[in-house]
Amino acid sequence: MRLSKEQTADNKARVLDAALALFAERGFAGVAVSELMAQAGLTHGGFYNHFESKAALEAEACALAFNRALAAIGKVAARPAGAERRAGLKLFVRRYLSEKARDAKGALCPMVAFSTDVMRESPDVQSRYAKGFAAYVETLATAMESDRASAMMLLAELVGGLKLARSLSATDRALSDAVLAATREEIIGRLG
Amino acid sequence: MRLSKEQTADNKARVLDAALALFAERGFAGVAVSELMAQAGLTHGGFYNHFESKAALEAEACALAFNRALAAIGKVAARPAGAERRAGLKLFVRRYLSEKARDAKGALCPMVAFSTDVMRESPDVQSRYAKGFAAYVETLATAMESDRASAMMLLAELVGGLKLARSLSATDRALSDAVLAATREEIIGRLG
DNA sequence: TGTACATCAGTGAACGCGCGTTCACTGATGTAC
DNA sequence: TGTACATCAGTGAACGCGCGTTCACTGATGTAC
Repeated sequence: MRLSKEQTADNKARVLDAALALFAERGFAGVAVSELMAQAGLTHGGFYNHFESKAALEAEACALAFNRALAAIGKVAARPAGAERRAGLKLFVRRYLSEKARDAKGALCPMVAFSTDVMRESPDVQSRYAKGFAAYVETLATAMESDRASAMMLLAELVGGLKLARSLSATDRALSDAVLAATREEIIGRLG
Repeated sequence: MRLSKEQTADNKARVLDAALALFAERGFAGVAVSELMAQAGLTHGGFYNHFESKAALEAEACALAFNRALAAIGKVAARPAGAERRAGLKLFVRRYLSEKARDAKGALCPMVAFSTDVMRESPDVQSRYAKGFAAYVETLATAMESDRASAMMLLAELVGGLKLARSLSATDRALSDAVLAATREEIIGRLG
């Protein structure tokens, strides 16, 4: 049963959304095409009407994650320099290292979601990841009103803190909270 | 053909060693029992003479990774307090964020190797991971002659820096080097 | 505008494949005498 | 110490299962007239 163009585009978008959330939660290899299509309310056979392969979907999902993340930090970077931008950055850090972000099933940040998986992916996905990373660092440096090295350092702290907190959250809540608080307070304190 | 007890123990140790290296490189799910047995010079059928299941091996590999990591940081913590211990810590950081560590196929640090995978594992593996993490933070705090919060912060920086550098190493060498250098120099500088 | 037909998104059975696990078998080791 | 037998680590075929992917089919949509 052929669908309208709008319906088709909407279906593809729902598949991509579901894929991003599930990939971020369980990794590329941990999600079956049939499961991800079911999540979007479809059956697995139609998958190849939208994507050439599962690998192609992985590349699109990675690109989508970076687009969203860049939009978020881009808003901070677009604020007027000085106190206002600095306040935006502090709010960004507080949200990034929040309990809510840690407990979110699919991680928003593409570096947290895909830094491990990307090493096992095709050159195409790896290349998109590297380009997205470079753009992210650049924008973060603007948001910080600092240089690339400082942005890389902050990013390492954010990614490391969130990843460690997430890895502990199911078993040792208190320890996970402590990691989150320690990194967040240290960074916020340094930002003044 | 029955083997001597020494031969049997040696075979199991080789399987465990191969498992740790392969798991760290490609994740638990990314390594087949048959491949890991082949790496140890055996065939897949004999696997269950040594381990109850693949999940049981994963738990043992995780424990082994923490034992080795704790031994490494423990040596630093055991140094005489003051300048000598501080020098040991700086050397530790330099090695942790070195090009050699980044390019190593299997990551030495269990947090870098397993922080993503552990979230998808059994409660048994997760519990061992959390206990190992807590012990590691404690020892790192001793090595730093500081408190747990500072140790958590440093660990987040180390893990984040190495993980980001590794995720970029195959595609954008220069960017990967820059992340490594930025985090390493910043941390070393702060340690005085 | 109305009609006839080509298009194509969605369906679900089927495929080949690799996985974790089991099992009958082999034969050198360890043990009981 | 020497002999007879039970033990058990290693082998490789086989299993059931879930995966990514393919395909014949369906039927509403889009299009040509």
